[in-house]
Amino acid sequence: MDQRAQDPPSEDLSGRQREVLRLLVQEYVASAAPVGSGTLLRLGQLSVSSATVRSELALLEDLGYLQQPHTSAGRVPTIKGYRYFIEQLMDDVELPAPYRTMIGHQFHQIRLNMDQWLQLTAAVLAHTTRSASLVTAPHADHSRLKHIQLIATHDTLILMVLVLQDGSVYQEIMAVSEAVTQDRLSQLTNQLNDLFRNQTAQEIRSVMALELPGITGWPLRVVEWLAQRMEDVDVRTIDEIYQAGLANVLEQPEFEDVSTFRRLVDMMEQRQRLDLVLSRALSANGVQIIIGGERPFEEIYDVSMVLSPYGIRDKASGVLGVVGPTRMPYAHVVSTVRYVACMMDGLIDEVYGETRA
Amino acid sequence: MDQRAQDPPSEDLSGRQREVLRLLVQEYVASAAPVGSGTLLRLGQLSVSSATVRSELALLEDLGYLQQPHTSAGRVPTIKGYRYFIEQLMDDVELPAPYRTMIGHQFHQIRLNMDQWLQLTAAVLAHTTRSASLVTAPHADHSRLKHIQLIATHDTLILMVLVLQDGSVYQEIMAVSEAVTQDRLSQLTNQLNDLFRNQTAQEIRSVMALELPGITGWPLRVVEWLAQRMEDVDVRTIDEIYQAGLANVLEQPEFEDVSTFRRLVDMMEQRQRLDLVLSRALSANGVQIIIGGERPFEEIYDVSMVLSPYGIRDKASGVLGVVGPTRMPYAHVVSTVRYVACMMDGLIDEVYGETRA
DNA sequence: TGTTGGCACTCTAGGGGTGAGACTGCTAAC
DNA sequence: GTTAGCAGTCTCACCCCTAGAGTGCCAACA
Repeated sequence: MDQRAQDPPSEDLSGRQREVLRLLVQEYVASAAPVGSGTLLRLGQLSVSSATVRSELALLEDLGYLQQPHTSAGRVPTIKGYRYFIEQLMDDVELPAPYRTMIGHQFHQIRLNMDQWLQLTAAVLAHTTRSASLVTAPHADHSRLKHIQLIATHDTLILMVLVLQDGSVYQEIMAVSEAVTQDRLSQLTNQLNDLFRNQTAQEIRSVMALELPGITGWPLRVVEWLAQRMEDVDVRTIDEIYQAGLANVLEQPEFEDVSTFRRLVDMMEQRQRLDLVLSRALSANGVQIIIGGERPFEEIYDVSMVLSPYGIRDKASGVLGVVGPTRMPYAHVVSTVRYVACMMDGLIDEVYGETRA
Repeated sequence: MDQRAQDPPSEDLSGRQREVLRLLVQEYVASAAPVGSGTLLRLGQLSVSSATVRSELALLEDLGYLQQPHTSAGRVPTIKGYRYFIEQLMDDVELPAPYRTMIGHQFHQIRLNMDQWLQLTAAVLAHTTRSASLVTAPHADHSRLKHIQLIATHDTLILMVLVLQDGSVYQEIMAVSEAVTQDRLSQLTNQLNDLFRNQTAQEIRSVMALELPGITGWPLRVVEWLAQRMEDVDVRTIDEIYQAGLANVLEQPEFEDVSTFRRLVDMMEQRQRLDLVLSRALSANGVQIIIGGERPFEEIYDVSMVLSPYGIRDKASGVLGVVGPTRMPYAHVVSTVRYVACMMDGLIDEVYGETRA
């Protein structure tokens, strides 16, 4: 059933075949036009005739790495071709120094505010890769309560502010049946902090199951609410998504046709599938590439994503990445994503590294 | 210099001219194709011949309300034509009941969480108008501190959480030169809350100018930081913008051409100009319509915005609205925006209405 | 003076035809 | 196994042309 299990012989391409495929993908990415034998020869890296190249191309097409838009056109990589290129042929270079310094420079200009960091990260990714980008906020797997604060808003409305160990802050308003004073709320706040500090939703639940000292009536409802909210946070592994650079992607010729772009926008706006992919990337190791047409995006065959987790696994981690045309300069994008993820790792480590007891 | 000052006679259109203009705009909005005399007659509301209609059209064109894409095409409204239509001809109806109940239904399904409300509002606006939408978070003009909380993150890092009277929450991390304990921070937290509760940035500054009791060294830097942050909040009247429904807009025929859509995306991504327009709308009364090509969006001639402030002026107010093609059903969009703004007014009033002392 | 039918004119969108160009696959020779 | 040569295929850009929609003008009419 699995694609990879089915064609094991796909690996044994000759050196020249690999070279032809590599050149073709590179040239296609650069030119956005189908590549023929003549164009490949003109690149000057092959020391055979065009006829030989043609037979290699025909073979690569038979094997499923290439396809022809029509008989008299050059070849274009298939999904399988891109996969092979990415996994076997791409020179996995470090991001060139000029980019690194530019990114580093931008990151050091800003104050320590997570919101702005994430926005900046999205902007930097988008700008460096000339694509669209997305970044999710860092998140713990099982969040621990760092601080709860209850504030009187109105007679019968309470604002609850939760600060979790991963640095995320949640606020929510709750209505209670009787008027409450700020004094009473401050008192309850202290109690709750003493009781539940550093605990997970589960632990809070188990303390609740036992007797709660002196907490009954609406205060008990507040505790229930707290536990509920923390469970919500745990369930929604992906919360807010920062994005940038949609306009960049419109520069690419494949998006001349609006319907292609529509698919990309759909992909960014349909949170269900996006969340699925992002949460997979979250638990992956290193950079993950989802080529258009693969995985849950079967019908979005011309848009690819390059994603990487960042942060400290289970403690404060998120996903960042790039969304662009399948015909994208993967080597550059991958190295950019990797580098930015690494920057974020450093940042997160600095802030949440060894959390104090 | 001012456009309006230059053509005062533009007002005196005859009843029939107004009717022709009204019909033409409505028909053009519905059909997206230039409207000719024949089409107008076929609508059945005019009891004159096509020749008469033609001469009226020629006149309206001379006056600048209409234009022809080319000689043998029908007419299309100009910016001036749309303006006149919106201000004089549009029947300003209430949003039809089915829409109202649908929107009301959606608003009552969700718990009291501002973040989700705003996201929902954007989604509802986008869905009801089949356009793109944007919503800014409610904000006070001069925010007052409701609660500050300092939390030890790392030895030398402090997480500051600010809760302001308008319900917004800000978090930021600060590095200090020496290690600090949570106990010391809690103590400082209490001091700061006692000192500055319900104060504006300005008031905090003036207290700072006087002597601060027992606050020196890094704690003093924390206070400085607090004041700074609150000033930042005041300056940035528009902070986060929630948006939805970009994909809707791609359905419209004018966006077949990518460059048109690009302009819209640019408009949404270029925060400077967008913020300018939004902050103007924030201090306006009622629904504001910015027609493509007007105001700061001179070159974006085919995209319009319908904006409305919501909330309680100076206390907790924001802007919401719709972005779509200039050829949009203004009556429907305006009534939707107005209705949703009204819903939000209710919500905000419920939560921040009569803030307690 | 305002309205109308008639008419010549204009311009676009779309269909069909055509030729240049790019690329292929095949084959026979090296 | 490689190559040159060649016939074949298909697209794209271009042009031509027509149908159709719509106009402006004018003379006649109320």
